[in-house]
Amino acid sequence: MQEYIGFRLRMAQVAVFRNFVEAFRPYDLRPVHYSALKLIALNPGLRQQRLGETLEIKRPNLVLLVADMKQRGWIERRRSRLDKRSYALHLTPAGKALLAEADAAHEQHEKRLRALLGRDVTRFCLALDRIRSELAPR
Amino acid sequence: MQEYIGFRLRMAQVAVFRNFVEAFRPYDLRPVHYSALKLIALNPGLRQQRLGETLEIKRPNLVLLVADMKQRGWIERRRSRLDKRSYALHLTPAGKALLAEADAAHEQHEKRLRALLGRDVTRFCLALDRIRSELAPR
DNA sequence: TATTGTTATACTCTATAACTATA
DNA sequence: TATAGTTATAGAGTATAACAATA
Repeated sequence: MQEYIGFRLRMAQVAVFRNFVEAFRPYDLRPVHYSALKLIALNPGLRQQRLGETLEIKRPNLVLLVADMKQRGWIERRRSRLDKRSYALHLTPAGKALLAEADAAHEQHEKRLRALLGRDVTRFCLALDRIRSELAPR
Repeated sequence: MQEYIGFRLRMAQVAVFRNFVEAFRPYDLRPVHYSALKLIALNPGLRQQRLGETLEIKRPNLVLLVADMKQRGWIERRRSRLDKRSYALHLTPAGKALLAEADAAHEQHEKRLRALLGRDVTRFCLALDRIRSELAPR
């Protein structure tokens, strides 16, 4: 199978993903938590609906993720006064502190990848983006 | 997130994998079926144990996959006479015919990827292999 | 009537423990 | 005692339908 592009892409991605998971283990943080914290940090007051769309997580499953992050003290849910059906999501100070640590771990991870790729890094990323944009349905 | 190598790698891989799944849909074949058929074709008489190690599927889960492929008439299980605990796996004529069709679909898929990458293809694959070998635990 | 978040539920994948039959 | 395959089962992750509150 080693000769196939798709297979090699998958093997590389699995290796990177495992490394990524490993980098977050000390913080008891999974990749989905990191993405969610990052999105909320960049968009304070984000609604669950919008978070779910971005992360491609169905609403019922998001309920559990958000409840988990709230229970851990990373996020706050505030009833929106404009639309009382929805909640606005915000990071707590603890959530912000955790995200700062996770960002540092993530940066180390990315640094290792960049070092591995050397001067190919730009061309490599452009190729990845070309694959994504050509093959993705939208 | 668009700026991160790991994220872009994941997005590209997800796009390719979806395309791959789509290419096999007409044959009611999932990627794991294809890998298993291919491995058995290349190693006639393969034992489940060995198949599981290669595909990184735990033995109990492999039982279901093998039973499914047998039930569909793609493979045969023959009791080994040397070691009566184990089964030797072989493709049936139907399995071989299906694999031939799947190989053609896979080749189309790979062709599309090669076309997308153009003259970067070799360098791109070497970068993927470098990532894998440096980050993979073994 | 439609939308936000929720509950209940089901299906797939994956993981472990314990069993059987052979070695 | 160890190994190949099996069974039962449990845990993630992900999917749909239907509900309450609100728009």
